[in-house]
Amino acid sequence: MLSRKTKYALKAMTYIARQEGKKTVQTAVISENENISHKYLEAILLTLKNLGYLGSKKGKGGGYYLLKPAEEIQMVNLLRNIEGPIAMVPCVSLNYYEKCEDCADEETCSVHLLMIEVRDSTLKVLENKSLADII
Amino acid sequence: MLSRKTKYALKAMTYIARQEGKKTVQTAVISENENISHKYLEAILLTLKNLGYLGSKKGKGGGYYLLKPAEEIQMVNLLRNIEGPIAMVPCVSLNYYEKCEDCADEETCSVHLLMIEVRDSTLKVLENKSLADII
DNA sequence: TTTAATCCCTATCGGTATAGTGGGGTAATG
DNA sequence: CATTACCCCACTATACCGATAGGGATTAAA
Repeated sequence: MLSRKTKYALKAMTYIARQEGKKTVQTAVISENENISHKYLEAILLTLKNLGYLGSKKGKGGGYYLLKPAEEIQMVNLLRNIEGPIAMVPCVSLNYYEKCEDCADEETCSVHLLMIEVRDSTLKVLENKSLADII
Repeated sequence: MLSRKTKYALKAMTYIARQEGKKTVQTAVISENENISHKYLEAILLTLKNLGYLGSKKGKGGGYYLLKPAEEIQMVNLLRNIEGPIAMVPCVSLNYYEKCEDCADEETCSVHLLMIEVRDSTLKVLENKSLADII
């Protein structure tokens, strides 16, 4: 299950991406239109900024904007950066690998092998999706 | 991410499935071989029993055993029963559906549509796997 | 018939993460 | 210079997770 934070982040990103005409989008506007707690959203947009996805402008008329065109923002990376691993168990994660304490040999662990299959099928979907594709 | 509970449950099920010769498998044996906290495992096996996957025999020489042949135990159902939804957001779950509080219209929600694709690709893998397939 | 093995049930607990709130800055624009 | 809006820190309430403890019920075997 995705955390609410991740879901909010995705919704905010798509919202901003849709406002191509405007230079910036205000947090208050996003929070209102997407029904997200304002303060909570601020924190999320801040992390998106620190991750390099968004730029911001302070002062009157300020707000957030995409740093890269939506076509170049891959959903896989976005999800990984906010939520963490795509895989269902750490021992099959490509980017957040952790060895299981319990199982001695990964190659013979039936759970391990099954979860690799699941991971790969998920990746196949997410790797071919950009932010532009989903708006 | 799968909870540890689910992972333990899967490992226990596969362990029991592999012991075709024996009539019953003891919790202590599973806990030792799979490195799972004994008391915690007891609780898990109990829920697997209540879910209808396992039968049990009390007393000396007792233990757990599969109620159905491994070929007839689908991984999708097992996962759903223990972990819950396969989907990444409740609003695309087939078996545990919940409406989002925030988004007004699911059909136009970009997150919704993306997560349907992810769900379907995961289901495609899990629906064609039985317990027998992964041991 | 006693004893030991084994499942079964209830309660509890510390840790951690999540979702959200509050207050107060600080920087830039008009 | 005042307003707007981003930025940062601390705090809290809730919930779940993994695990532990202690005992009770049942059965097979000695």
